[in-house]
Amino acid sequence: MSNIRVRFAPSPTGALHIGGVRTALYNYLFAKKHGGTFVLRIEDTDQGRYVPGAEEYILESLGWCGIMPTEGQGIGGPHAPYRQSERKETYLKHALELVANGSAYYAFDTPEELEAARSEAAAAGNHNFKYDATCRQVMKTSLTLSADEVQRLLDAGEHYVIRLKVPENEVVTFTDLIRGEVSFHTSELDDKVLMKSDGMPTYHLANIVDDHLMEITHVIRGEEWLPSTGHHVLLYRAFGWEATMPQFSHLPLILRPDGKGKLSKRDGAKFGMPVFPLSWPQGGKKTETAEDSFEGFREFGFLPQAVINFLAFLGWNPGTEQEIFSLEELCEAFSLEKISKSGARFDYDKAKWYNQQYLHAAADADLAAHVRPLAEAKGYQVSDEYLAKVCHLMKGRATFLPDLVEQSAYLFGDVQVFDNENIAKRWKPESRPVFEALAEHLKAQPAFVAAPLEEAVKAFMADRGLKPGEVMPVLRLSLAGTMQGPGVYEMMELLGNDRTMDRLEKAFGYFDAQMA
RNA sequence: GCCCCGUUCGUCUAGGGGUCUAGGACGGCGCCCUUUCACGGCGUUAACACGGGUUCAAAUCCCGUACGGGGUACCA
Repeated sequence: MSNIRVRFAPSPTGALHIGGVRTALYNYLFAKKHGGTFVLRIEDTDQGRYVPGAEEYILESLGWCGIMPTEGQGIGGPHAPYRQSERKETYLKHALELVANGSAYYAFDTPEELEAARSEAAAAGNHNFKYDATCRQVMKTSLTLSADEVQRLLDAGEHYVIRLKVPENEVVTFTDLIRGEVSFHTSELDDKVLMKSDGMPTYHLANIVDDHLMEITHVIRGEEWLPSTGHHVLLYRAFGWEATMPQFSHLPLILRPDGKGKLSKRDGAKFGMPVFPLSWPQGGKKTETAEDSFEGFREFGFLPQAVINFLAFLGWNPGTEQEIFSLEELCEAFSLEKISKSGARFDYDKAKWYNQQYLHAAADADLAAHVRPLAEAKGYQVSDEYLAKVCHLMKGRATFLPDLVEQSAYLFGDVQVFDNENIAKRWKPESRPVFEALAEHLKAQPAFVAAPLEEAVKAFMADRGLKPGEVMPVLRLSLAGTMQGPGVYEMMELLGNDRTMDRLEKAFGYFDAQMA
């Protein structure tokens, strides 16, 4: 019933940063919460920074996270195209409209002339050169040139840009849903370029035109856009669209773990953690240098729900003491008012904790499916059922998906590595007959199931006056080679009678050899 | 430099004038459980940046300072 429309508008200049994923998430949550529409728009107006594959990466990332837009690039919808480079004419038409109504003007200054003006100002002691009301009166603009001259330059195909004519001596105020009232004095706003000389619009123009045309009701974006929002409000006014101007919400930034500035792609390598949802480049498209490639949350072995939960709480909090939220619960609980104003440091320990929580709670079969490729890569050939059982035994002690198979090699094949130090501590020259008797006792068990096996071992120990400390470590070492891992009886059940017997026998021989 | 935004435990945060001797979570530490490693349970550690106001009463409102962050492109 709601006609709320939000958009996520990334620039395809590379992999989608985790901060961008959070922005997308908040937009998604807000849309879902209000039964609205979540639009994906690709802001590729900078031809020079376009990176092939980035758009696919964005879509795949959102898909992996489970926060797919409901309209937009790659999905379709009533306002197509959703790629700004394909909407070029629209922007020029609108920019011209602004020139016609006196809100914008042509500027014919070359980059060199601009640079000259800049250094001239600097030489005169003015280090904050700004293309403003004073400036536009002395540069080559349609405000200083005669109409004929302007037409002549245009006809001659001279390069030009169209700039916003910022009104003088006004205060521009708007209400940010997260920060409250924010205002700027127009004297500190420069005459932003709206149309670049290559015929493409700048972000400022394209974003306003598209948000209006696409009937966006709420703009939820990063804090880095706050300073230019004054210009954006001016643009809505210049177009006469102020009545339908979207509501703005500027999100706090995600900061580096050490708090020194916003999290950047370099910080992944620097702090040994992922800062992108997926690895980049994807699928072996090796167009980047090694320095520009990163491992993503997915490849680290994070579950998407954990990443989402973690991200949601980086700058937002429901105000209750619940920490674990499914996507559906987040949709329900989300509200812009509860987003905090200050930047949030990227807390990797918290991210790991979330993943652990989701791993523990996940169904064995689901984990098995996730881990199947990893197991196969290691050459393990097991049934889905067996893999699920391994996951069941391991998930309580794993932080990442790969832990499930990487720390359980002995559940897939013979023990390869023995903890000799502990063997020396637990195995005695006279142990063998005792453990062989125990093995016989176990072998004779009618059901090779954890609970009865436990009973059997306990009975054996009681019978012989043995303490658990004398028996259990040896059994564990025999079956796993290590002192870490799942419960001994559970491992026996998983391995089954034959394999258990085989391992015990081999281990006892190995232990004796160690003694020699 | 200038403009904008921000500032509660180490970190993420709750708090929206009295119920705050400031709550939860992560991390750390300790204990219990378990003669494995974990998980789990219990406990503990630790914060309202500073200075002025306003008020009977301020973590909560206002101002200033300090500090932090963002912006300052024909990049988004």
